[in-house]
Amino acid sequence: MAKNATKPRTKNYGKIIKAAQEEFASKGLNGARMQAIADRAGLPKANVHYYFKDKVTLYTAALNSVMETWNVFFGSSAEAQEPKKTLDQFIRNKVRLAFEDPLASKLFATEIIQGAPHLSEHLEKVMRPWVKEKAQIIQSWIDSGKMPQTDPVLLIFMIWATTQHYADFQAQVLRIMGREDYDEEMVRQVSDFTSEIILAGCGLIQPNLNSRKIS
Amino acid sequence: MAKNATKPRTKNYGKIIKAAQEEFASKGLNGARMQAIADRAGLPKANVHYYFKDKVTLYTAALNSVMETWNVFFGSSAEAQEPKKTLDQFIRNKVRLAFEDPLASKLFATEIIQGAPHLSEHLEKVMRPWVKEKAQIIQSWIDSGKMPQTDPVLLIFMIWATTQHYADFQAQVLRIMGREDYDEEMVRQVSDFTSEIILAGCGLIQPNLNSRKIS
DNA sequence: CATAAACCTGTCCAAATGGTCAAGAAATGA
DNA sequence: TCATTTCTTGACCATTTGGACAGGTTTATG
Repeated sequence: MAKNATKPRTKNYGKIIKAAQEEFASKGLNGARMQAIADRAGLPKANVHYYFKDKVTLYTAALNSVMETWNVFFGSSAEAQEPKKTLDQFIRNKVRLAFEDPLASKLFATEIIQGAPHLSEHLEKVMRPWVKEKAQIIQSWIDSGKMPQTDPVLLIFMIWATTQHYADFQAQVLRIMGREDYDEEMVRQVSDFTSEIILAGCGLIQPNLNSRKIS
Repeated sequence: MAKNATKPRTKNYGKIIKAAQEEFASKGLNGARMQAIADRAGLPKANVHYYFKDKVTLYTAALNSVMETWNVFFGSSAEAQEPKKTLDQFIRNKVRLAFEDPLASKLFATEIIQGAPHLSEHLEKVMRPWVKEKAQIIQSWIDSGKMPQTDPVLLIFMIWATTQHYADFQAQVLRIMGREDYDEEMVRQVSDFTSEIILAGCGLIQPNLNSRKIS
């Protein structure tokens, strides 16, 4: 048998990464405790060190596992698409990701706030080209008259900021709205609101077609 | 002499708070080191403990000093104003704050990401009422036909998210834009862009009156 | 079944860390 | 001037933390 999914390696590796994401997301690299990660994973600390030789290695692994599911969206064939549909899809995907996997966003945010010391290469080699590419697509829409003049890069930042806010600032959002948890209804409302304001802001739709009050 | 501004107390107190903000902003409560704070302040560690009995006390003090300059804007007489001017001013003020004092925003963000354990009372007693009050003002604009239907609370979240993004994600923004630092020109561009998209998104202005490319 | 490889974990340790304390230096005030 | 309060700091300590390691168990393999 070539590979077995229930091999200890595979099983524990995943458990540890998940535990590490939780711990690092809320405490950062320095604040996180190896013992706390081991506890979350339900393993003795020494076992964690068997798979990851030290804290930084584990941190990097947790970070990388998050970066994989980061910008899957905004499909590469977007150039052929029309801006309205593409941006709307992108926004809705990012909102859903923020609500469904806030941990990933929090871990990323913590790293960036601290100055991105372990992600500088990823920013340079992956994210910067990604933004450049998508900005060019947006620019091509503008040039071909499919959408009014706007700064593509700032537009991408705005979409990132607005959507990730619901993941990173979850505690604040819930407190202020007097809620206990997020639910599917709220995903819909935030998606509708965000998509509508931004698309209308870009002049791609008329404002206020189907807004709804939420509280 | 009743009080002397150059008294050691006054002078060192400030130095320590500032150093603490820097350290806590990037490391969080657990990750921050008292020694590092002392070094930043240029004082021996024992001296820091003379003014603040322990780490949590200092953290709380640093956090409070940040919260004071938080939502000064959106002046209380806003009801009398028109929505366009009021929101525009609010957005511009928040953008300027993000660019000029990113540390404050980062400290706040770190605390919220970690679940706001030391700010839950402030969220409940100060920020929730603040949002409620401002949301009511926005709602009154909507009711009186001064602006189209929108969700006021989500609108406030969007403004917070978009503006604070430039403080919290400074490292990412700079990397992706290939810049070394922020400058006054960028404050203007981000202010213009953000204000324009959001106001147009709300139907308060026509999209794209004076956009500019930035890169 | 035997050998080897992969995996597990209790125990230990050096370094780092938050915090104390006592002895002294500066400022203050009568 | 002298006493009292405020401030400063080197030295120290108890605890926590990341991590090493040796001896063990389980699993794969021929």
